[in-house]
Amino acid sequence: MFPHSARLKKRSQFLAVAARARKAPAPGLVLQALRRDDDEPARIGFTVTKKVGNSVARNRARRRLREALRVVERDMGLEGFDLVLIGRSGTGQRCFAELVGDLRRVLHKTGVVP
RNA sequence: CCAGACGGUCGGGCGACCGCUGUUGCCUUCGGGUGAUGGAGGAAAGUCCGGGCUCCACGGGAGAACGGUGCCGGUUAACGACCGGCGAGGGUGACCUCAGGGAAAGUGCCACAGAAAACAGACCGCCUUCCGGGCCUGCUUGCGGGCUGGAGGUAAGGGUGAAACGGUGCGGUAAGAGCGCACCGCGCUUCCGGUAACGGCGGCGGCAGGGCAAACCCCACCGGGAGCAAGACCGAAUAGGGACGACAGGCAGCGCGGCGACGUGGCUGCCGGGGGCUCUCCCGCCUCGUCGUCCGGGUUGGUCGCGUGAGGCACGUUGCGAGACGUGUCCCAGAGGAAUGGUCGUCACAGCCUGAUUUUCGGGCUGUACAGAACCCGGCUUACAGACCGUCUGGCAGA
RNA sequence: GGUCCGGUGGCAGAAUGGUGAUGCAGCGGACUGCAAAUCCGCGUACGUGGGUUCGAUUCCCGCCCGGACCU
Repeated sequence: MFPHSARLKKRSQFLAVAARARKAPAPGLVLQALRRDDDEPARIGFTVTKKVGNSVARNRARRRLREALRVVERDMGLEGFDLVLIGRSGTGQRCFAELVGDLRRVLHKTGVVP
């Protein structure tokens, strides 16, 4: 996974992001982004509910979201944000290039990247 | 060749780039960097059983209750699992299925239908006889026939039902009946085989004892409770509580308050009492003002437990088998909002479309199951695209 | 990780092993000038697969689904 300092782990952290974040949906995922007003690295959380499928499908969805975010992070900075990526039923089937495109679009819509 | 039965194995391979994580070597500005190496399953699943491990109760005995298992022998750490037999049922067969002890200890149930549903009895029948009953009738005038009532014999026949107190045949009889006989079934039993369940030959008994125990139950055997969120340590924080209800406190000493009489649920001791140890009893142990209900306050960090084990693989010996024993060799996941991956290429297989001259070769597209460790192990159950191996059975054809 | 319950018409909710009630809702009829209320009638169910039994919603076993609790 991402370095552990860069992960959201507590339920309270997820709730804080969900309450105040800017949200954007896409066919492959839903993004919640919260600006922290500092220059620390971004902190990431993943949410994949049982609606997505059994444990194999949920693991696959979370890993593809993580991989897509890693690809995007390589060519643009995400400092100063808390991000929560929510998996949907389409996350596992959607082809990877389209998933990355979805992620770039929602990052732009929530103002994380210009 | 077709159809089938049983047992077992695998369940994508190779490569490239980019990542996560355990262990370990080196470097380090102690943040980390870098190299090597390991990284999901046959079911990891359901949690239906059994055990290891940990804590609690752990004292002993008797009885009760509760739960489970249930042909016999074996395997095993143990089991409700497995193996080999036996019996019953199914299949042409290979084989498959079975919670398969006890119904002459007791209780209960057997709807509807049927005369009758468990202990013998008798609705329609069948037969005999009597009161020479009553009524009708024929004529040979003291006999016959019919209907009907009473007494008795019988359980063959009738039909109902899942099931009707042995079945079929012959004899027998007034009519009948294991009343007698033969065969079949059933019960008891000598002997023989087998460790046993059980089986076989024979003899005896004329038949008694319907079914249901996955109804209560009886018998035999087994079982203390909870579970890694067990539990241990380090660190942090808060509190040394409050309300209501019930009860049983007493005495002595000390303390505290008071000038004092005295008061006091503060402490100690003794007696009594309460609570806990599944229930009851006896002794025993622990604890204390006790018990019950509710409210209030703090912590959700880290380390260990945590993988050398009833372990895997190979070979040998032994056993019909489940397995057992011996030798050698290997170390083989360890996360914690939870790693074990993502993308691409190629090969393999299957399906569809399509091109060339059919066989054959080529191109394109799609698909490749069920499913994710959370302390560990042995079973069971359930899910699963497809591929392969072995043994056997039945049928057809050919030599 | 573990423990324990429960699945009956569209909804709620009973039923000693033998015909599965009842209420609300729905449909049809009666009543009414038309409706409501009332009355009469009708349709619709035992989660699923096996087993025991003559016979299973009920008893036993395996699955599926839902829920509660331990933290």
